[in-house]
Amino acid sequence: MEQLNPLQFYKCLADDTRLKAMLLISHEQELCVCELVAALELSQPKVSRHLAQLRQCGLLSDRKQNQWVYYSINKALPEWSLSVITQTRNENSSFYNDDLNRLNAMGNRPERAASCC
Amino acid sequence: MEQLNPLQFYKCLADDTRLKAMLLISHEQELCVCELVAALELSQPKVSRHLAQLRQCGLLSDRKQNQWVYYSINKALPEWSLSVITQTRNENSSFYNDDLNRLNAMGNRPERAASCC
DNA sequence: AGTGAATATACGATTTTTCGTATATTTATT
DNA sequence: AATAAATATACGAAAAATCGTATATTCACT
Repeated sequence: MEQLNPLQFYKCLADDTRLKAMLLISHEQELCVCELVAALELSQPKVSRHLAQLRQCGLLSDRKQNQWVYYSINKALPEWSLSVITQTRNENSSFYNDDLNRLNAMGNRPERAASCC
Repeated sequence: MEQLNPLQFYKCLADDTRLKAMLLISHEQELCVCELVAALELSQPKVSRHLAQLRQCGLLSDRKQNQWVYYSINKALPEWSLSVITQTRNENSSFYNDDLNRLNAMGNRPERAASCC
C-alpha cells in the first residue's frame, strides 16, 4: 500500500473518459458502470477498463450490490487531492454537463438500496 | 484564444518533467531554463520542449532578459487552476525536494534585474 | 440447468506521447 | 567578425497509452 504521488494522480485525470467519470461520480456520490456507459456514450469495456485503473490507483472505491458495481470517490484520499477533485467539479460544470443530462435522461436506472434506516 | 479546459490542464501536469517544473516555478516565483536544467538534471532540449508546451497551453508566462528566458505561472489562469497548483505544491514538497536542493546548490545562477525601485 | 444482464479482462493493433540528437537563433563578449 | 552561452525547434525512433473485439465471470430469474 503506497502513498498516492501527485504525478500518478494527474496521470489518472489526464484522459477524457477518466476525468469525466471522476467528475460525474463526484457530482452524483456514486454511479454504476452502466450509468456511466449511458452518460458518456462509450462502450462498456472502455468504461470498465478506465474505472479499474482509477480504482487500482486509489482514486475510486467500489461496492457490489446485486449485479451492479457502484463506484465512488475514495474517501481515504489525501485531503489535497479530494480538494482538487471538488474544485475541478465545481468550476467546470460545462465540461461534463452534456453527460449529466444524458444520465438524467436515462431510463431504467438501478435502484440503490437505502444505505440504512 | 480559447479557454483552458480541465482535460488539457491535467494533461499538462501528467508528466514528471512538466509537473516538477510547474511546482518548482510556483515555489520560486520564476526560473530560467538553465536553472531548471540544473535542478531537474535533464537535457536542455528536453526541458525547453516541455516549457514550450506549458506556455502554449497557457500555464506559464515567459519574459526575456538578456540571454535568459524566465518562466513563471501565468497569473491569468482561472482561479481554480491556480488553486490546484498551489495546493499541489504545498502538500507535496517531498515530490520535488531533491530538485529544490540541487537548485539551491547551483552555482552561477543568473542575477535577476530588480523588478523596480 | 439455462438465459440474460452487468461487469471484467485478455490481446494484438493503433494512436499518442516522449525522447535523443542535430541544428538554428539570439545575445553578450572578445 | 568571431566565439560562446542560453534557448528553441525539427525529425525520426522509441516508448507508453489507448482502443476494439472477443470472451470470461458473476448474479438474478425462470
